[in-house]
Amino acid sequence: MVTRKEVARKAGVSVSVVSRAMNNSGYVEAEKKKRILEVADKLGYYPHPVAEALQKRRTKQLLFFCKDLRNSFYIDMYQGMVEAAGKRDYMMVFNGSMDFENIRNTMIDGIIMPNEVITRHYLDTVGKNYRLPVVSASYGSPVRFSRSVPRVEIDMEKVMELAVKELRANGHRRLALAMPYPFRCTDVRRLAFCSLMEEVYGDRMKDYYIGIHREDLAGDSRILAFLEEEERENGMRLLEEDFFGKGELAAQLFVERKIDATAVVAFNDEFALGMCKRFHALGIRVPRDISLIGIDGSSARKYQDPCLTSVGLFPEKQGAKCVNVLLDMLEGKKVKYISGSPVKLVKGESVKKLD
Amino acid sequence: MVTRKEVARKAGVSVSVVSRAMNNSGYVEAEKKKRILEVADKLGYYPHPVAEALQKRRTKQLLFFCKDLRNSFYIDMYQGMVEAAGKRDYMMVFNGSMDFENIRNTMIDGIIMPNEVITRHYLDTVGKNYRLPVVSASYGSPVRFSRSVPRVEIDMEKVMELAVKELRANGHRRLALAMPYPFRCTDVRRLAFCSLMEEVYGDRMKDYYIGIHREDLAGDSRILAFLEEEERENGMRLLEEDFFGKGELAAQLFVERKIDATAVVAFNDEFALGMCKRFHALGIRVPRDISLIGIDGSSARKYQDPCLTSVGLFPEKQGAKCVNVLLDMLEGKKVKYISGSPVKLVKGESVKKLD
DNA sequence: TTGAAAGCGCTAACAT
DNA sequence: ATGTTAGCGCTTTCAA
Repeated sequence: MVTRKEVARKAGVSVSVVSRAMNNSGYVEAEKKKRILEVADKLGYYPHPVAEALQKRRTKQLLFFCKDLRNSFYIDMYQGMVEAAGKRDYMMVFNGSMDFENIRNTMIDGIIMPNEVITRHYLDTVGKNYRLPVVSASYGSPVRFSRSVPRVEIDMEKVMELAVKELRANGHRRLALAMPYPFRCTDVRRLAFCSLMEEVYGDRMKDYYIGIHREDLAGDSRILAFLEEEERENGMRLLEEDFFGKGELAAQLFVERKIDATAVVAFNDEFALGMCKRFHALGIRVPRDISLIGIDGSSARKYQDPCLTSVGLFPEKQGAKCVNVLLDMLEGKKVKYISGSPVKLVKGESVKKLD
Repeated sequence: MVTRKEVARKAGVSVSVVSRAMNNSGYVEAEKKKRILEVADKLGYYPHPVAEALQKRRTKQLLFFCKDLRNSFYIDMYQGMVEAAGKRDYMMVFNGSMDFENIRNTMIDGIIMPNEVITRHYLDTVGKNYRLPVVSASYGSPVRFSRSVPRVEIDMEKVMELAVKELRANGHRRLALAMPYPFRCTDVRRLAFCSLMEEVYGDRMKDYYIGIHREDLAGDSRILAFLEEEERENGMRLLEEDFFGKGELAAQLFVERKIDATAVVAFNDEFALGMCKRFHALGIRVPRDISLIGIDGSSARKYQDPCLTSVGLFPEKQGAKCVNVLLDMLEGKKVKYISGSPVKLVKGESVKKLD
């Protein structure tokens, strides 16, 4: 392996001059610098990233702590991170294992957490005595952190507002919400929906809520396998979920319960796609018989025929912002405790205009 | 930051004893070892991964050099890698930039290339004077490497055989092949299909081949944008392709050319899904009016209604094998120059039984 | 069984 | 402007 020492010897200078020449830092005679660079090039010299990292105490790597890269939402987020990191000469690494302990023997300068729940869990365990900078992707959950961690937040209330507004603009009055969780969950979407629809439904709210309970899953072994894993994690929903499968189930429940809504807001696009498929299997066509709106604006929307209308969350932007906030922290800049990430209605053809 | 030095001081021993205690290597008095471990624990000591990497010349990181993590095939491959690597105490990192030069300042012990073309390109440029171990995912392309690099190969001829066999078993005789490339391409699928269908079609082969040419794309700005990027890469197809969009176009061409095939083998699942969507838009239903078989066995199959029949390529297995071969190399074990990765028909409902 | 010391490849303070 | 030197945190001879 070619080192600076060798370049220095061949160029007839000391290693520190080589260092300076390479990094354009400090003084070095123009003529000499040119020669050094030439020698380095001829020798095929490249700086050793590990040695540099040890010395500078900077690995130039950031961790995205996410278990479920199969979820297209997280993939998009990751993609955004990769791009933002690349622009600032950083690299994203990804840890497929849920093992917090593992973080400590990973060569990273900072961590991006995929949501508030995982962030809290981390801060309460390993993060307690490992003070690497952390940024959390965030969705308006009222989770408190044991130490100050910047959040890059998607305003889920606004998201729900956009969805409901779009449906109302198309003449829909009786809207249902379909979620992978029971009614008692405190998911921001659920809360926002309830507050938006309260004046319409009053105490009949639950009639227009489709939630997946453990019991509902009894017949579906594919989903059960996932749930069992969830259980192991003492109730926390950290693991990958089969949203598509749960969506199928939700459509089934919608029909069985003979809900008289003309439109459904679905938890996310995967969930909506699952609902679509089951609806069609039951002879109900979207949007002819029922309108459907998803949340995410994911690229999977296109698989739907006709294309799914959705509220776009632009996870790439959120991911990119997470990276930029984290790198700002590393550079010692002041960062905002909460920064927002944009959302926007993404039109498809799954909402019918009622007259 | 707590270092070994500090642990040593508090435990009243030297750093080398601490080192030995931590690594269970060399001699250290049982009593002392226990005390050292206790002290380390109390101090919240964790080994510094970068220092360890510098000393051991092992970063415990592997690079998957893949530009397009949005392609579900590569995601699945990556997932398989992450799992296999985790089991052997390694971490996968992923580089979203196509810049080979970048590889040299990344802290890795080895590289996995996503296909033969990129591997060759790498070996002919940066890889020439950077002799990090490389493993290539491979698909039976007759590409020669300038140095010996193990391949983990999916047998595309067999894949095509399985697809054709399935269609024939269901009574189909006139099969079409739909690809994102012109007929003159040397893609293994195309070659395999031709040799399988030669005795049926003779010189009418081209009548049953749907290929996407540059001209065909003229009307579709979404696809054009991708193509332009491809051009920049001097003709090599290294960048992400909009297979779905090209599939839609292929369905269009199929109809316009009034091809009288009863079944189509599609380049991959994304492509097949695109075809499905356009077919439906044109009033042609799968499998009622036309049968369709994909290649990949990807999870995106489920979005199709009815579910797409496909030849499963199990990219997670291929990815996992790539990792294991690479780590075997690093451990100095002998590895096979070519190892296979399994394929299997994955039944859906997109193939109709003809009588 | 232990500890001193050299060194992995690099940077940076300091003296020249 | 240049070179010497002392580390970064760890492993691993080697002498005691």
